[in-house]
Amino acid sequence: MREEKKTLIMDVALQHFANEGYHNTTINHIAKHAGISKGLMYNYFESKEELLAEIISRSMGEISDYLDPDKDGHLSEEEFELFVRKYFLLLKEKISFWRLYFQLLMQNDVRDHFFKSFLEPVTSVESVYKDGNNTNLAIASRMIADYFIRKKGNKPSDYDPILEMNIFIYTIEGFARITAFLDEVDDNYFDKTVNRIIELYK
Amino acid sequence: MREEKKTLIMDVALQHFANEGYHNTTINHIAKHAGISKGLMYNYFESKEELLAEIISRSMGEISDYLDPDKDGHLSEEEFELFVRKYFLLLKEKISFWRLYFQLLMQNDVRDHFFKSFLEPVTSVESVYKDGNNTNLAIASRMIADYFIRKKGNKPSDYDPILEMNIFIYTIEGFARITAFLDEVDDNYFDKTVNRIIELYK
Amino acid sequence: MREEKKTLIMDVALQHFANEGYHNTTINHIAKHAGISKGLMYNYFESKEELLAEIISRSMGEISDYLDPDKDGHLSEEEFELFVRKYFLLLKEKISFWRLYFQLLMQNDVRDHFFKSFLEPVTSVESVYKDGNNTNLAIASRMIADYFIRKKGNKPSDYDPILEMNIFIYTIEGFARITAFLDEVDDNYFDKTVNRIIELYK
Amino acid sequence: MREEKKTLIMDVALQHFANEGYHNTTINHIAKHAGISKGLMYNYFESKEELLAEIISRSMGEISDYLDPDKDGHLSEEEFELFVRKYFLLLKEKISFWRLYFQLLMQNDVRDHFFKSFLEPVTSVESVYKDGNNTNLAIASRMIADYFIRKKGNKPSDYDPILEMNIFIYTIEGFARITAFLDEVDDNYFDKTVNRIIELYK
DNA sequence: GATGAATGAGTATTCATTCAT
DNA sequence: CATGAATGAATACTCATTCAT
Repeated sequence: MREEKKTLIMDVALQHFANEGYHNTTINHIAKHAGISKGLMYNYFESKEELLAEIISRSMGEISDYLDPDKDGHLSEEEFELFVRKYFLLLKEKISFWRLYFQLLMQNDVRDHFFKSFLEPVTSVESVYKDGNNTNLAIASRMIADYFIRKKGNKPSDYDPILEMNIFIYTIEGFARITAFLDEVDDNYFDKTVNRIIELYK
Repeated sequence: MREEKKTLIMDVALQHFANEGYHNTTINHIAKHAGISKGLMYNYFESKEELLAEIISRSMGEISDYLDPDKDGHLSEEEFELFVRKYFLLLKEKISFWRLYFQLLMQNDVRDHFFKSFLEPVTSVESVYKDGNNTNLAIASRMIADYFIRKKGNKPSDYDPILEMNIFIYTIEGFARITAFLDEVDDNYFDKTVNRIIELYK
Repeated sequence: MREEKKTLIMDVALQHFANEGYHNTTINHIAKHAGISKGLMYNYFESKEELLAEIISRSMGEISDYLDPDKDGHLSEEEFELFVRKYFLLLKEKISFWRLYFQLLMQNDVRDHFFKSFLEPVTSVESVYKDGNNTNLAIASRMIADYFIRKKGNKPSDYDPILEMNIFIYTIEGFARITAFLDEVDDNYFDKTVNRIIELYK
Repeated sequence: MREEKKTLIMDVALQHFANEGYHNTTINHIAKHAGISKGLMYNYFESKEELLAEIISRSMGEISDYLDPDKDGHLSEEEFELFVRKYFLLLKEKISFWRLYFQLLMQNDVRDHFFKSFLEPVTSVESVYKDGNNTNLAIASRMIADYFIRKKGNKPSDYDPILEMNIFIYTIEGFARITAFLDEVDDNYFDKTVNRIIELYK
């Protein structure tokens, strides 16, 4: 029951953080919309910042689990397509979180303090395989990088898999960011775009 | 002289808005770093919000002038390449502004109140040519859309210029956003990326 | 309990507004004298202006209820005397409010924004009976005007009831204003004055 | 020339003090409307408060000179009537000052610091003739009081000249205050009122 | 668990006054 | 004389957080 209440609060808070921004959303506002008292909030969460941290942590966990459930980090061509489809499915299903995610990503004080982008450009083939970045989030990047590197076999010798992968990431993150802040999403156009992106980078 | 002081304040404010965020940057902070008193700020700018508005307006004006000086809105293949190169040159030269720009773009209350994105996906061929969106900023989108539509001649019949253009925009905006928040930019990698993007969409 | 606290704050604020003036009284000052924190003030009143508005509204309501409880607006000779006595009783019992009232009455920006004088000269017999000014406050003026107009029967034909009433109003308002700003009121002299004014205008 | 400039500034300041209030009128505002710089203001007046003090002092002097030029303090019946007519003439001619005067009169910190009302109720026959209140302003009160006391000869023995004089003062001050804050004055009504007041108290 | 009254540090903004030019 | 850039103390208001009940 305690967990249910926490979940309710986090859901309400996420909506408001995403739509009005973290700074513009007061604890009072959240409490009122969640139907509880301000004081009770502090029974569940130590501070506004911790509330945010838990929202992020929960959502990132869910996303991570969904995108790479077994965490083996290896993608076949079909799995790559599936990964991209899942990525965009998440975008539509958790659009509030994405909105918040992109907002926070642009704040120096929040970024790194709370999370890393879970899909990032990489700087070199070596950086993909070196140890240390074994966090769940980095894995998404690594899986994709690994896929692009293995694909190099079929390509002309001047094909740079790192560059290709990064441009792929710019594209899907660009699409994700712009879509997350749309007032409403046209399903038809959305699907067409996803298909075309897969076609371009498969 | 008065203009110089205004420029100084705006420059300092932009740095801090970009790095610490608009809300996290106090007037006090800006004044101190600009070497002036809090009160003087209000001699130059009516409010913190107006300071922000002037920063945006100045930068958007500069960008708009630079990207499309004659505003004729027609791009040959060479001009398209030039446009993309200029876009990314601006990204590197005005990186603080881009950082601020992306932050503000994700805030419902600020977006539209202050500006439109100057490069946006379009929804249809018709929307590109209909009147009404004659603002400077829309022109960047229209120019690019026009280029992609005209390019259709060389392409197979299932080629969708609107879709292609939008994916191009997702790519460059994605690259721009991620680059804007990098601690430092690797020139080599940056140029390679720009060249590859041009190659992909020329 | 909440109402009690509000009342306490309003009482303290009224004292200070009346004695030091609205502009010279800081929220800090009021809070300190009411024994509460600045922040709590804003739990009860949205702004300093709203605090003032509530003080005025409360006092005007009480005065209005007391002076004309059944609002039938008709005065016999005895009732006229009673009205005047009540008016001056209120003056003594709510002297702080009267002090504030007269201060605010002389400020263009406040007058009308907050209230009308509840006893005003009238411009003509017709203006007394025309519709539209049915507010509680106008009623005090109308009652009195009506009384003077009816009294005309006993008087010589050049008796102008409007003029007479207005001079009556100048007299009691003049007495009220001067009395309100006295450091202390001499009861004996006060009563003698009231009796004489009644004698003159009955 | 210096005096002319001072006069200009004081005239402009009086207008604004009277209409917008002392606190709501900024030095900047006055300077702008007087067509001079803020700094120059301080060449003529040491402070905003001193500017106010000089305005008051000038106007009170003029009024005092006009009402009682030879300061002998003795009024015949005709002189009494003349006094009242002059009092109301001043009201119309210097309406801005009267507006300011009444505003300031209700502020504890300003009243006494700057001036005494120049026409006040008196407390007893003795207080009229005792030494000490020989200021110009008190003289107006004393002249009037003296007139009412001498008039007692013609009246029944229960006639209280002090009371009568005070009610006279309440009446003319009440009329003056209300008239000063009228948007425009109806000359006809104004004259009728003056005549009637004279008739009542002559 | 649950409330909401209470706190106070922090923030944008104003404005009389000063002073270098 | 004259300017207006510059100052900073003062003020209304916000909001995360605490705590008595």
